[in-house]
Amino acid sequence: MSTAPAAPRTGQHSLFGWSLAALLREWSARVDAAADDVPQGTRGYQLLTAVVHGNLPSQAALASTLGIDRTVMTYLLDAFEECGLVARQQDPADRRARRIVATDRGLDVLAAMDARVAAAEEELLASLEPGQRALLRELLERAATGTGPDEDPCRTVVEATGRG
Amino acid sequence: MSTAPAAPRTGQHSLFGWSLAALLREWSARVDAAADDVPQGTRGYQLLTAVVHGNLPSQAALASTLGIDRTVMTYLLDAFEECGLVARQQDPADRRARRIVATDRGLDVLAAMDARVAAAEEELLASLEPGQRALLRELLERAATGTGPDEDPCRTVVEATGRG
DNA sequence: GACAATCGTCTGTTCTGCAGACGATATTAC
DNA sequence: GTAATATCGTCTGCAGAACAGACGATTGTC
Repeated sequence: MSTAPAAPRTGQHSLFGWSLAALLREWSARVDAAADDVPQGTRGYQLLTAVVHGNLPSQAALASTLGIDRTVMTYLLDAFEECGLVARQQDPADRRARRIVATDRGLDVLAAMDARVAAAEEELLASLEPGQRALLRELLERAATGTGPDEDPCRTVVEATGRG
Repeated sequence: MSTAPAAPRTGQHSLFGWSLAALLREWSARVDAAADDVPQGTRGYQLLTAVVHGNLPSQAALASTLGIDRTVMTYLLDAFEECGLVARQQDPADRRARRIVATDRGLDVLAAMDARVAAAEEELLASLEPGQRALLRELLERAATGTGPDEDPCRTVVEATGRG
């Protein structure tokens, strides 16, 4: 990281929280720089990603997934709809709920951003070897989703290290 | 995670940013619950940790390490000083700068919180095996600090997996 | 049909972070 | 030695965002 400040390293205490925060900060800054076509920068990118790949049935589910308030989700989606990136559809099964779908333009914008973000992520993790990057991604994902290792017995983590 | 929302999983796109954010959110919530003795919850815990273990010469360095503004650092430290957790000392070498030191009480509070936080972290990472937790910590730390793998040749990551 | 609960929206309040300016100090150039 | 510039920490004012709460619409339950 170019602007990496000094890590608070002394003795052997846990840097887990600090690492998480610092890494997210840096990731967020890079994604912000790559998210010109979308409102709200990093948050917008995450929202669009969740809309496209999340298969979430309502705004509330979307908000819960992204960890933001429902009232925030309202005007966030207002901005996205105004930009022609997503559309609100009435859920026929539950007419209270709105199902959020991406427009064609939204899909295009996300695809373009995904490429830039992927490059930024590789750059962000430049201090790790490629196999370690994949390993970090998998461990993070597993920890975040709470997926136990035995729930996916076909793949073991260490097999994916890609290290000789 | 008990309150884990659905992860936006479809196809094979990167969940890196989402995992990072979700994990930090959950970590932050748990630390908040364990940080009753300190102002500002998670932020306060991170600040106190940086003060004790960081060996940082000034408020500006502290702020940069934690990714917050200098003006915020001012009233954050005001609150900490008022609680008797830290003290501002004039740096004799540069009388503009203030060196932040923890009081005895600050050290005690941090020690007590560290224990609770460590337990919370283990609980947070319950879906990973112990060796994988250590591996995740190391990879995160390495990615966040930008420390290349060759800068620490005595340890290889995979040795630390602790997995048979 | 009455009741409670949920979804999305709107309103008002509160809070936080940031830009900008300021005194104090350090550093550099002359 | 003096002037000019930069940095550190602090203070002020403002803009922006999040949150609580209430509301109509709709659903499920009894």
